[in-house]
Amino acid sequence: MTIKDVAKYSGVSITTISRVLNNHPDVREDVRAKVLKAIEELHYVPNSSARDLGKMQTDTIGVVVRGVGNPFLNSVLHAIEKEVSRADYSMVMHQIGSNEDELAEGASLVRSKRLKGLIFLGGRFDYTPEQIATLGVPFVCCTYTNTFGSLKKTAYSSVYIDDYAEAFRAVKTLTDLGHKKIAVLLGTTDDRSISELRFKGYCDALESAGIALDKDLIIEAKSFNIDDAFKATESFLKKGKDFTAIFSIADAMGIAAIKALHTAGLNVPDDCSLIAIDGIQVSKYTIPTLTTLVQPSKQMGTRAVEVLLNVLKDECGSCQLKLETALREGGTLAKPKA
Amino acid sequence: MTIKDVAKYSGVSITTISRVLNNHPDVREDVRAKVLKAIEELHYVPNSSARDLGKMQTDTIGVVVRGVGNPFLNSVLHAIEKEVSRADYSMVMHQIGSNEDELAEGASLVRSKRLKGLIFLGGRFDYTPEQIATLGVPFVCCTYTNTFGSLKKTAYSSVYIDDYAEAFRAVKTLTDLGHKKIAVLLGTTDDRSISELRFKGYCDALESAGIALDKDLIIEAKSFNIDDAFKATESFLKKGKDFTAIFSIADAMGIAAIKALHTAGLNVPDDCSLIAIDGIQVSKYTIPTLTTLVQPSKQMGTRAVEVLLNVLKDECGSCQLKLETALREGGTLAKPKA
DNA sequence: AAGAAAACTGAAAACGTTTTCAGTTTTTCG
DNA sequence: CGAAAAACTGAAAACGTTTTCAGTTTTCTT
Repeated sequence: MTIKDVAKYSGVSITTISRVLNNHPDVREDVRAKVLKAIEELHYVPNSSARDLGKMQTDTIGVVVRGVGNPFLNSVLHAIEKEVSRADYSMVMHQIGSNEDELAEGASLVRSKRLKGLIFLGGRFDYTPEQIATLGVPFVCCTYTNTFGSLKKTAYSSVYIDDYAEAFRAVKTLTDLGHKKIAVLLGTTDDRSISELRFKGYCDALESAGIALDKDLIIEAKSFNIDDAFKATESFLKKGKDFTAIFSIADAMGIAAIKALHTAGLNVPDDCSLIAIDGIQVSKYTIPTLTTLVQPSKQMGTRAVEVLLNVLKDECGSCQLKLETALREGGTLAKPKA
Repeated sequence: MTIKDVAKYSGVSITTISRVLNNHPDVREDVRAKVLKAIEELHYVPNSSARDLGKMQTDTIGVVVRGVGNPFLNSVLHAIEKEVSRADYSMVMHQIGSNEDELAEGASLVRSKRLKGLIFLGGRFDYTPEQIATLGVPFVCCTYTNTFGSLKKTAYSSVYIDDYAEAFRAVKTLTDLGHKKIAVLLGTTDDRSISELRFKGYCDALESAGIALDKDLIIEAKSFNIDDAFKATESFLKKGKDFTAIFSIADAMGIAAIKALHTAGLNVPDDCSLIAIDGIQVSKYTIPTLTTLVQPSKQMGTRAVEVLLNVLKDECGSCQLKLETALREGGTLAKPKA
């Protein structure tokens, strides 16, 4: 069942079929209708390989995602997929581990799959313009802000929240309540992680509240894994440090922290307040409900695709799109005990 | 930079280049080396569209997934992707809603993307052999058992758990503890859902324990959505029915149920025991920890791909692979109050 | 009503591979 | 050494589209 069959069936040339398929304007309405009918009746579906070859491009975009385990990223990923297929594009996803080089992985993906564009999802993206130039296709960084990156002044597209500012806001919520001894639950702390950005927000929020940074209150999970977060919190609690609140870098880790606190016999929020960033679905159902800054995950994915497609269409510049979180008040916040 | 350039550069025909690229045996070693060198020096990467068109197939397999919101399915999906790319294949995922026809969607995906094979993930798969024949490519059903399907005797590949038996086992755990008034929290209840299978296991487990089915104890969330599960449980509780345990069709829904019980002032497990099926990561961190039958999600994905690739290679029959769950004891189980 | 412009259409040439098949070497073996 | 077999090679025809460009209609203008 090829375009030829449709042409024969509907009595026009294959060129016309192709035009109908591609929404070219110069096809008479009755002809278009006739062709559409033929396509429908024959259940014709264009061969995308042939189409790509003819067009010399693939209508495929790649998503390089670091940390697929994270429910938040999953949500973004699915939004991306939806939007991509809505635009009649295809998506290929490529998972990478925390030590892999996303740019290199992306570049090889682009070459082998002839991708039109790329989305980098999760994790930071600090490369020099020279390194970026090797990619050869437009790309969008999703879930990443380059505030501290070496690319500060370089134009490249991104859809992100201001990790630094949002972390600042989260911690300020705690200091405003009167908390002074605020622990922070971190994920991976290498350069490739957004943990660092949120940590910076934490530090500055403390400072602006006149609180000195206490290194003993830094809980390092060394990964974004929920199990590691639990273990890290558990061993932190064993140390018996004095604290009244925890800022968790991510919802999933915060959930683990609640459990660890509870297991240790501490009450949330009476003994320890908790705030996180992400807003994954399940965090609405923890006990107590997690108070968190909700990232617009769906929007993030959708917008990332929109931005990328725009860049592809116009062949023009870039676009930085900052999204805002929304505070979802749960039950994990309270004033510190006297 | 095409195959022609490589041919010219290395002084052989494009046919030979193609043969080298595809590891055909009949190329002399020195020629092969020369070609490989040319490819290397020119940084030639084959155009996959052209290759696919020539081959009339794409090394791509499709995954039709119903219910992407479900964390369990996500886990399987990522395992699938990993295994697929390990085998140098590509994966395209296609999300469908609960009312869409997976076979039809799959078929159109196969035609438009010229897929080599398909994996159906999540949801049931009950089609007649005639309907299946329209697909035209081998496929594997993942996370689905055809025990009650119209395909009972038809050979097609699947990697699954026995939903019926596992549900039976879960409910039996409750009856063994002495529970008699056991509610069930269901997802979508149409034919397309596995809810029905697990529900059947629930019914039969009750029966074999000599307990009559009480329709008032059926909580219908009408979807697998966690929010819906919460609402459904909440309104069930408002009715004031007498019960001592809940069997939740899925972990995520069980988490919502715990929350609803807690909100209503009921203690888990003292006032109500709870058991679920799935074993998603976060359910280890509910309070109390969810007791659940853990499905081997990673294995499920990996095996589904293995099975599919085997079928593709051998062009031969099919393979049913039943996996087992493992009971993870949490803290949501107790004997019913006297 | 004629001529020009606009709107539409189709034949044929790409696009970059794979594959077939006929041909040419090289090897083997009596 | 010569013939048959095996091993290798390349020209040319697919594969199913898109695109170009030269036509052919239709519509407009006077």
